[in-house]
Amino acid sequence: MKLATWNVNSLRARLGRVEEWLAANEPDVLVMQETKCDDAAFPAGAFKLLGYDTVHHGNGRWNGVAIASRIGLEEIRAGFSGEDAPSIEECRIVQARCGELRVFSVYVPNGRVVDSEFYVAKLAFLKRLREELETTGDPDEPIAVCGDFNVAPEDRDVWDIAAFEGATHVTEPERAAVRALEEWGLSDALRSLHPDEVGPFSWWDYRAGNFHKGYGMRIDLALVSRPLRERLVAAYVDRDARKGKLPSDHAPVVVEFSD
DNA sequence: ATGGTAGCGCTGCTA
Repeated sequence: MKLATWNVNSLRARLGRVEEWLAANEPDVLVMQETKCDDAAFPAGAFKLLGYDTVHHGNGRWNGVAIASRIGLEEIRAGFSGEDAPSIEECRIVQARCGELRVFSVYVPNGRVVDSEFYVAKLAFLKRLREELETTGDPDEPIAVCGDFNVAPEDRDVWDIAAFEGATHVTEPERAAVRALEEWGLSDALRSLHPDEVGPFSWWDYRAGNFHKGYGMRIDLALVSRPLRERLVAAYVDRDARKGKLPSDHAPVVVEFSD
């Protein structure tokens, strides 16, 4: 089984590349972030032609998350459970059962500036995600929480930690919030299989030729529960998807499990 | 070279 997560940075702008990538890579499930469209504009038909059922949760210009699955799509939930959901989630989370898997697509707020209201909201979102797992999940079930976390878990997950002095994505509270998800019962799939590597990065700023200089970050994560961790056979970034004409600024992170 | 790009949508915000 193959599962991928990709911040596509506008599905309207990227649909051709996403279709191409799906046809070439044939993941069983692809979760997407930053679709930047509303539900009515989501191109469900294009995915259906490739064999994927989809759920989309978006409301226009910003954010927007989706799941495409060719192994079933049930028990769909857009947003967090409960009444407080709309105020905090901003079309940044959707989940569904895909065959035996419970899959989340999450787009954690950027945070912008440390200690800003946006940074506070980022930490609150991550805390709420942990609560969602606690109240609705079981770490002994096969669960994959995937997406753009906007957090680099360790110093080696950025090209130069010195360049991040005072910046978001690398602060201890952000990292602790991601660790809290792991402590609930999830493993960072890519880091589990590549414990001694730098990165590999999954995002590079469009500006200043950063991709070509290798100035990236590993902020797109696939966090998987123990039953999946035990079946994990591959985890990698498809860096080629960041190349060529009009790429997303993120590359897909792919994880593979034995059947 | 001391800024750089990209998307959305029409002005400046977001990343």
